[in-house]
Amino acid sequence: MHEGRRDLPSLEGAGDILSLIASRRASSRAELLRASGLSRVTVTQRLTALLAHGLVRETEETLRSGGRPTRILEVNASSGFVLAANIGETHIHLAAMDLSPAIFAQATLPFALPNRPEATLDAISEGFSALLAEAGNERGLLFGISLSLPTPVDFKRGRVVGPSVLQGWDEFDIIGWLGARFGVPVFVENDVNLMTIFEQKHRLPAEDDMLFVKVGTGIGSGMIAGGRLFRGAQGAAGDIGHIQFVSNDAPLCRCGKFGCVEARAAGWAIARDLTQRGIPTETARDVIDLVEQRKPEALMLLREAGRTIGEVIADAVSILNPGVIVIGGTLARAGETLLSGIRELVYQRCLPLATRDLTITLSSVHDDTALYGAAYLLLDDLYAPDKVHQLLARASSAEQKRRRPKTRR
Amino acid sequence: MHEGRRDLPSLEGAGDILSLIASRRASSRAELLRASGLSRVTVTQRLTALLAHGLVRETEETLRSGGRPTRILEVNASSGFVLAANIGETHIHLAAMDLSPAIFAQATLPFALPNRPEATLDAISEGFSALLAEAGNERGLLFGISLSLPTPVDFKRGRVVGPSVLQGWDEFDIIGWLGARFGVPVFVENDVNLMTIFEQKHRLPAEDDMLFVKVGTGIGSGMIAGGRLFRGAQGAAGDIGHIQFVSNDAPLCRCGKFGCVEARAAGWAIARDLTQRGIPTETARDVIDLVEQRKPEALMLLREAGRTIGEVIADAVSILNPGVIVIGGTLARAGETLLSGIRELVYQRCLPLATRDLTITLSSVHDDTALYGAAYLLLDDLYAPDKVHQLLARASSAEQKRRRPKTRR
DNA sequence: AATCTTTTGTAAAGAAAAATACATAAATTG
DNA sequence: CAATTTATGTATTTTTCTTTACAAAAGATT
Repeated sequence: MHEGRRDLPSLEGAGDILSLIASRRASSRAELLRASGLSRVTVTQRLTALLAHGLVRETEETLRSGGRPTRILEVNASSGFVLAANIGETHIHLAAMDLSPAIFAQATLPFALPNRPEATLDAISEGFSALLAEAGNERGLLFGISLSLPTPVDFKRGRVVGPSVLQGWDEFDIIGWLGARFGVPVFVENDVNLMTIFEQKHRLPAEDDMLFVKVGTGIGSGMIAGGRLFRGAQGAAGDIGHIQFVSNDAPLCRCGKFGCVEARAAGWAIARDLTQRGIPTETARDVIDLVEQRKPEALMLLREAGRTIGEVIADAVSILNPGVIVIGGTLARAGETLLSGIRELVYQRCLPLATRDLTITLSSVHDDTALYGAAYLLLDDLYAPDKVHQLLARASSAEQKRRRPKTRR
Repeated sequence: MHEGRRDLPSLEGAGDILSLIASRRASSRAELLRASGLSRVTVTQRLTALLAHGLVRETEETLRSGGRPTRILEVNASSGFVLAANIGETHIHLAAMDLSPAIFAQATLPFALPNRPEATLDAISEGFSALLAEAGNERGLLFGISLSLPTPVDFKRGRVVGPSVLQGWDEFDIIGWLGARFGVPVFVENDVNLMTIFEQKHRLPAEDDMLFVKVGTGIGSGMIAGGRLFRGAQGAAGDIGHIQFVSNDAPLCRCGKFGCVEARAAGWAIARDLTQRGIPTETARDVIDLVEQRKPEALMLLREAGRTIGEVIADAVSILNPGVIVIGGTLARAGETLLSGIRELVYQRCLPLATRDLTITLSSVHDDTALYGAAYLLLDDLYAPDKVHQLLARASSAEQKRRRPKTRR
């Protein structure tokens, strides 16, 4: 049998253990015993290998328990890294992240929308290569690449589906293209879904049923159902922006229909209404600026938008019965101005059972949540019990390559 | 080590194999090898034990494959049975089912709604005992008990939650009560969710994302998301009957709010409208009778109800992006009269991506779907990989008891 | 400081499962 | 009908994991 180096114990079979630690289902040796069902000898042996390879580390902290304190185990965040890109409507944000995940290098590219995918992916690849060079050999193994797109995505196939702002991307095989270039696993997901994943992983790890609503230029949502991201049959779940409320004065939506939530309450709709009232406004940021200046018209329109959004969220609550609702996106910076309208309608419309323990809260307001979500998505998948052995195999062979050239120092 | 009888091989460790067969993830020895990751020797040995104990059987059919045909394996449907009860608003339906599941004995009890749970559960227990006697020793092991209730249920805790038609049941520990009486696992679930499970298991086993809508006296829905029943944080998911559409003529709902879908389109609402138009009608069945007589007012109201329901289903489609929608409940007997209105609104309101591959279809129209769903739910849980060993342990010890009294023949 | 408790490591023996190699069964194909 | 193909069973050896038993580490308790 084919063994690595005499000095490093084999990682074979250590996948279960690594998976348990990475998913935080076990964080001490005792918990590993319980969770894996293996014997202490086996756990010790495999853990020793993981520690020796630097994939797992013991933290400084210990859990005091009356006897010898428990040593806490965690994934070694610097044993590898991830490349992620967030394709926005105006620019592309690239980042290299350790396994925390935390960004340690980044770059921004301009993005002209009607580009064909090949050109854009070329630019992204170059950016990634630069980040890769920056990471050098100190950052360990490149685990994979994860992309955030502002359109519906068929996650399994890694393709844009249906019409979207990314013209010409429909059905383009992104995974194949980037996979061939970098030789690592590639993941592609919709930005709102990734923001949802970020909120769940980062802020609400105990919450199994939550709804994230992004209110920015457009309106979209993502759901965690039973602890997992819920994508729907075509990856189009969570499209609450184009739910229609019919009325006499139903405004025309950019999707071509009348009365969509977006056409009433999204950033572009509010900007339209403000402009119509003689206050020239273009973007969702402009709207927020006006709100922060306490401009009455802006405050009024935003509160009204909150009610409209509350109405559709109330429908979603009746259907999904989430435990928490997180509101994010640019307009969420308006804080209570937006939230109060939402809360008003949700508590008015929904049955007490669904709202009894419901919290409605604002998301962490920073721009990189989709990037972090992309990293979480990738890491979750690579550390999954049925796939982690592939990761270990790559880690082993990378280690071998790194150690073999002993002729040249 | 403690062994059963010399003539029967031990079931120890055979759980994985049984679970794979029961869930239909493997139906031949070759598939078991692949799916379990075990060696052929081990699979053969464990399978031999399962066959010897009668828990699994080889079917007559074979799969021709160019060489020796594959023998198909399946759970032996008569190696055990299940007791299920469907508590309706007017009566209780009890059944004993084999593992197909198929009913082999049943009974009906009258049910006066304002009964306290103890009295009702007493009656059910007596009914179950009678069915148990009827099953005798020929039907194998009693696997468990499964209950269908017409109210929201917290599945994990097995309790009715929130206000409902079952007054006095709120937070009553049904699992504890029946578990103590029969000493077997007990499951409690909402009837619409169970009908949803039935449709998925029985008719659409390949569909991972589906929506079931029950249109009867009331309106409710259940969802399969990513292959699993989606219950929400309080078990209240799918409550589409009380989504409101505001309008000037919004009718009063029995929940106390105005403009709910139920108050516009449920059986009771249509009966109300027909009565108001001088056609005395009481129940959803009466409505259907009138529709079958092609009474114009009934046809018109039902078509209109279809549009209203279509409106709320369109919202649900935007949010959930299901692959299939199944319409069930008493009013579904109206067939196309109801469906056309639903389809009209769904295709009008939803984005093409979500409706591209969407089918909207009628459910199998028979009354026992909740009972079958209850059995599927129970069997799925008992055969789950992490629990199946408990079932095997029970099966072994039951076998021992059955064989021990050899002094008396 | 001595004792207790819980966590963790390790060696040796025993049990379980895999790999290997060989054998047989039951269809299809030419 | 013989050859081929795929499915399946079993004895033997080898590998892997568990069990058992003994120890040691490190803080809490008295």
